[in-house]
Amino acid sequence: MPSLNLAYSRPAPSGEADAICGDCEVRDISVCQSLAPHELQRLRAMISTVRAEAGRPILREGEPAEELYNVVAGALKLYKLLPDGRRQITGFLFPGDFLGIALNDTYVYTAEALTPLRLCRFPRRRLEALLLELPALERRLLGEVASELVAAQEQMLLLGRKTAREKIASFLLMLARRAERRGQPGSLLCLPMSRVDIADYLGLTTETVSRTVTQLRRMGVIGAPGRNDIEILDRTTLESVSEGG
Amino acid sequence: MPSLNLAYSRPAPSGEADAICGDCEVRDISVCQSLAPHELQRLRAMISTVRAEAGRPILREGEPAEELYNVVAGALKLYKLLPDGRRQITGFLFPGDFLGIALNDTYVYTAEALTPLRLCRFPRRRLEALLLELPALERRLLGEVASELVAAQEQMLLLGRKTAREKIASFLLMLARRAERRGQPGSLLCLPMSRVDIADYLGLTTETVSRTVTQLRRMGVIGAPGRNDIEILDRTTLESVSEGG
DNA sequence: CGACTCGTTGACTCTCTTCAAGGATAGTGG
DNA sequence: CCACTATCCTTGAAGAGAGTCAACGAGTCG
Repeated sequence: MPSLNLAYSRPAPSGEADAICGDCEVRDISVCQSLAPHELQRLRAMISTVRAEAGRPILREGEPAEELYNVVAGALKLYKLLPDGRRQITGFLFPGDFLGIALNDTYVYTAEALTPLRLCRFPRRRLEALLLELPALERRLLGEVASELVAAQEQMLLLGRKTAREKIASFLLMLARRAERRGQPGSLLCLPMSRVDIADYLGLTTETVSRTVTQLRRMGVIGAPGRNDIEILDRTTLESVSEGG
Repeated sequence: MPSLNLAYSRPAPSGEADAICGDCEVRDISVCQSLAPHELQRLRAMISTVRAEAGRPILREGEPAEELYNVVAGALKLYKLLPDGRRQITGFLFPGDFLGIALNDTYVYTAEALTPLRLCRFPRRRLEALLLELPALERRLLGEVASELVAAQEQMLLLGRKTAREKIASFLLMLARRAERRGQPGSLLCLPMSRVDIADYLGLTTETVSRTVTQLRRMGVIGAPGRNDIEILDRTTLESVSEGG
């Protein structure tokens, strides 16, 4: 396994600090959104930007949780493993999402880059200390965790009770909604994850994912312009399919 | 469907207020634990105690979220439904657990009493206002949501990747651990939920639950003294079974 | 160009579900 | 007190949806 030495830049000491957040692409959709300018300054002082190439693990299940991250660019997958290697992907992260949020002593999942990545890194201890002073940030973080919990419960419904077809439909709609929330078109999706990843997210096998996508394509509900591209042709039907209609 | 009119008592205006929390059985394991006496007083002022009989819904998916609860005695199930009636139970609550924690405008799941229930109720708006003044409480709440999230991710692994036998074993161990955390013996479990509930929690059918419990009983790993009682005879093996060993 | 990875498709298998019936338990009312 | 009923749990047999195994095709990279 590759080690965790990431390329990164230390926080700039002086005027350059402005540059760190000043042109941040995700400031308006991330936790930073909740902060007033002088508060953001406090946060700036502790961050460093991190880059990682696709396939690189950012943090690992079981390791001490010493850093938290904000996704600036790229995509990640989070997963848990069973002793025999079976894997469950518990989530995908996109720009604006927060990583490492579980306030435990150790990470409870592994996070791995799906694409080249830019992250904004916070030392956990310093961030926790800052939370005591910035209630707005803590509130925002609470909201962030709460909405992750809501998503997790929705995913339980999917994993426990939906058929393969319903799972795929729900998955595509989830990606579409999130793309739209980031200001991207929801009808033409560019999937950063492999079929194996999709299967491990939906509790299926790659073969079943493949067959089901083909099914939906033949139904005319979606199109597949490229290998990892999905076009949603009939969103209403897709939504109906996702709930068993 | 039964309505939501619960029997309850308004907060006592004077010295009786002490009685509300003074003899609280779950104060040491609930969110209240984080508060100093004078802070607890603030919280007391807004609570009312609520009772409900088994089978009664406490809150419903889609309804406006106006109250939060702390479980004092009894057990609940939380669930989500698909349009065609398929159901996924997303969790069970026991004394000390917090209910309604997702800070959305509407509840995202239905909560229903499994046994006669005693709850401690907080008006959501007043609680949120109090959070601004009591950072310790907000921190504790954040920890609560975060650990629910961790549990939810563990459940995703179970639902997506475990076999029926592994699911049942994991389920019994989860109940045992939670009983122990409440100071009860973990080796002799009294299940407050039906086989249907267990099935809907584990993504199985009642028949499969039944058959699998019988299997484990024949293996000598568990015993079943009564209809809803499970005795864990060989915890080591059960733990090994729960991870596919 | 060849090796490799990844995705697709087909044939067969298996775990879990579905359908069906029987048994245990508790509550009810005569 | 005991039949009666309703509900829940268990067990069996048959069936289906997804998994497994295997082969093939399409890109990709050295």
